[in-house]
Amino acid sequence: MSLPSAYEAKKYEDAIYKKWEESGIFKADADSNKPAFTIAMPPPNATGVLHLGHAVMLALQDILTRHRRMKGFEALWIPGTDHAAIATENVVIKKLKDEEGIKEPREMGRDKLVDCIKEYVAGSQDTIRNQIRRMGASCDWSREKYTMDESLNRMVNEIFVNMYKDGLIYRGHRIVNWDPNLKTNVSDDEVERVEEKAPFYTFQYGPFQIGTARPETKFGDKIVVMHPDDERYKDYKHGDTFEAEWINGTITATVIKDKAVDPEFGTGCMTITPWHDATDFDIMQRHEEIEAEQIIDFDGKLLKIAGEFAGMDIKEAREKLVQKLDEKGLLVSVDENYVHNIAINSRGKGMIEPQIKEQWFIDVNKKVVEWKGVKMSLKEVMQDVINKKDIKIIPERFEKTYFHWIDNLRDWCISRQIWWGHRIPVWYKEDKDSMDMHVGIEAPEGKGWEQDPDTLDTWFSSALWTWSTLIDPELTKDPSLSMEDLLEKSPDFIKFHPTHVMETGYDIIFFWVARMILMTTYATKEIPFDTVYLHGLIRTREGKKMSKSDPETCIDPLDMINEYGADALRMSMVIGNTPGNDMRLYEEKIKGYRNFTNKLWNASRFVLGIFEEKGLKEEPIIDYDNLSPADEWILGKLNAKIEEVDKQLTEFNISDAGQNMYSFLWDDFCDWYLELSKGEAQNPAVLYYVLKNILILLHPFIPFVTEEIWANMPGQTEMLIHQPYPEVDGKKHSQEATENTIAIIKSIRSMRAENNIEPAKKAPVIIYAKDVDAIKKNEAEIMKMARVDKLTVEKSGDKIKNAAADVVNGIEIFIPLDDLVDLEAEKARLEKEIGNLEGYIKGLSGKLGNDNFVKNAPKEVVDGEKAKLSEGEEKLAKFKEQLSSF
RNA sequence: GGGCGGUUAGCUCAGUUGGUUAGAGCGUCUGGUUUACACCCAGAAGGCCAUAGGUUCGAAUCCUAUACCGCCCACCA
Repeated sequence: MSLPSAYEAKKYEDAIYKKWEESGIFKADADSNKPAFTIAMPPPNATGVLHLGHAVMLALQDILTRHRRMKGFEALWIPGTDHAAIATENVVIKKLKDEEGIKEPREMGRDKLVDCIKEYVAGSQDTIRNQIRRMGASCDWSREKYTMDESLNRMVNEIFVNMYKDGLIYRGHRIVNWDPNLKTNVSDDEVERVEEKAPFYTFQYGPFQIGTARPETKFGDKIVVMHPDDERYKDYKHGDTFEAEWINGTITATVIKDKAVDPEFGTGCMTITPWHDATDFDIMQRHEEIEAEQIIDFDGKLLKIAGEFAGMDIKEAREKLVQKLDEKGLLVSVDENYVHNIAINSRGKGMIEPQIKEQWFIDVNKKVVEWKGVKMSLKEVMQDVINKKDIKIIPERFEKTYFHWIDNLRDWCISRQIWWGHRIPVWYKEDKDSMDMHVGIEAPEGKGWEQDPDTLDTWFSSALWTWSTLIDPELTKDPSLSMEDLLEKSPDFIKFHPTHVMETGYDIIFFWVARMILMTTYATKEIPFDTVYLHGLIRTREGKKMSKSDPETCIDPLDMINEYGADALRMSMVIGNTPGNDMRLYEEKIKGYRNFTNKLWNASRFVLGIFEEKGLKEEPIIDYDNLSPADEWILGKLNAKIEEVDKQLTEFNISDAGQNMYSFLWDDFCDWYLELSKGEAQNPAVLYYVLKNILILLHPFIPFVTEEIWANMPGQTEMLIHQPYPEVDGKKHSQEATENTIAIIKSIRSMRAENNIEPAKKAPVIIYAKDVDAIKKNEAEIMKMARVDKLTVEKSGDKIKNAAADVVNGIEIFIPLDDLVDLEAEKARLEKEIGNLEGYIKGLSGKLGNDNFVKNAPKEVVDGEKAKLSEGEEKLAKFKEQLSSF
């Protein structure tokens, strides 16, 4: 056995993953006696490719899953993909246009287009699956789900029908966010607003002057609105009518007073277009006399009402219209510097044109949901589970954001006018407007029933994700089973739901997290998860969003895996990444963690070499009665790390846990223990024990390299991924001797550097210490690692005048020099130390003298403070003694 | 307009109910082939913890303002 001196991740990763997968360890058992730990993986777009957002979520979730699995949980991590309705339909339509030369793919008809999309998805789904594997994700592929699976479709339909029966789903004419480009409406959350500079026009409108940035909507305006208290317009009463010369001749207009108008803005009065503006729509609803009229069609072209402008694209019409009004003498002024927010669709980036349309909605205010025995509205349930701490959000501050969103939440529009998605389970006798409507999974008996052409918002099906994935697909084929039956008869649902952690980006807390809470509490009467862990977004070194269009700053995770290995990428995404905060990522950082995996590789290579030399064939047993101070030290440190890292991972301090292990391996194990154990002092049993546990502790973070090294550990027959989490050895290890040794070595090294004693050169050193024997035990190590050629250790002695001097832990160290040392500076330093310590002790005694603190603080804290106090007092005494010796 | 975050070393970031001399990685500088590792080892320099007040024996940490940066939400035509 001889391993290469550099770890090349590429050579090993794929084979290791295959072995894990084939071993069946990813597969969770619903019959197991172990407690369950479940994560539902946020499903990436089925047709997508892996990006850094996926990489970070996979790294975090895999760490948690592997840790809990080692801790003895029945760990289930369910993978899956999302059908991403609008996005996918667009991609395929675009493809058909560009590649197949089909001008209007929708003319193929619904069934054909949906088939094309299905085919495309099936063909590209493997890409993302394999990319998830390359990250090392230990998810249960046997349970993989797709949001368009038959079984999930059954759940979607069941919920829709149940919600309809409960009166939570209704159909109505509302103003919606219409995207003329994609020919569908989108939910409020999917609308983005961007600033745009546009001319702001003021027109004469009868006796009034009205302002608008959108003259092309004004054709049918017959209502002028102003604030009821506006003094300027007090002569005009609500309901007054007047004649006005307008775009296409004279019209009769009506005055309406409404508080929605801001008197400070523009002229303080405006005309309204309820069909194409949400504010205007609201005003209309308050005044019966207003009627809405459609001006712009669903393709973004002007309708008949526009007269000579009919059929024109709105952008084109605007200029011509302004010109016409100008010619008629109705244009009062133009403000070219006006800036306003325009609405765009966050999906396709097309402009949003508000339209009135009949749509399906979920009522969030109706109090018909039974939760904990009380009838509540969906909103109230969503608030309750967070208020009552049934669900914990990390970081906590996002609870505020969540509540704020709920306060402003309006009914959720769930229908979409696209073809790709779960179809609405509603049937009409003749046409959509017919009164003969049936809500149900199957069409009713008889001829002439047509299904609603609309599909459901993607988030409707995603919202069921934590549990729809756990329903037994076989059961869903039986139409006689009710929703409750399906839940009660599915072993996975019983064992693994509610899930434990929902780990996702904070950017989809509304889209997804909130909706999962809404739908899951309604459907299952359970919470979907008990902890929400929100990671931040990955940004470039400059703090900008990474965009694919800019390859300079955009990092492709697959390139990084190829170059540095999945382990290095995982580590770099996790360390320094705190929940809720964005993180900047750049190649050097990943490279740094590649160096870390290599460090582990080489340290292991060294240790394995020792085993080979000693002919070790199986795991040795430590002889606790014959341990060197260094052995005691590293065993003590290891015990501490086992506890700390476990606590950190349990409490979701993933970054801290990673850093903790990073420094344990590099600083403690490599830089001190391995160095100290070169030579005679080597203890293979301790080396084995510590390395073994390091591999286990690091495995959740860097699973590949640890597994590969593990395969070379003598006597280990089972893979590392199967190992239980280590326990402390239950022994007390005194670490003082080695800590002193390290401090002495560091001090000597540092003094040498300060005094320009060449590193290669050896020098004599004199040490005064109370416990001479303890230091003499480590004499060899000190001499070797600090390059000392003559070491004198004595209980005490005269001050050495011509020497570099230092005091660590009460041990005085001198390197005799030709130059003089500044004794005065040393004295001043000590005096300062003593001053500081006295303050420190005073403060601590004050705290401990405070009854409130002693009573209320946890016992460990009080004990900790007491320990600190006595430690401080000891040190103070030492320093005082030293000062008196001057 | 409302809300939330950030401001700590040249860069990217930690900093856990306030506690001795504020940490890490990268970068920089100096020196180094010593039984693994140059993807390495040893050492050094570098911080008025954004600013101004306050509470406290003691503040990066708690409070109050201010400034700059970022994000989210909101119907100003």
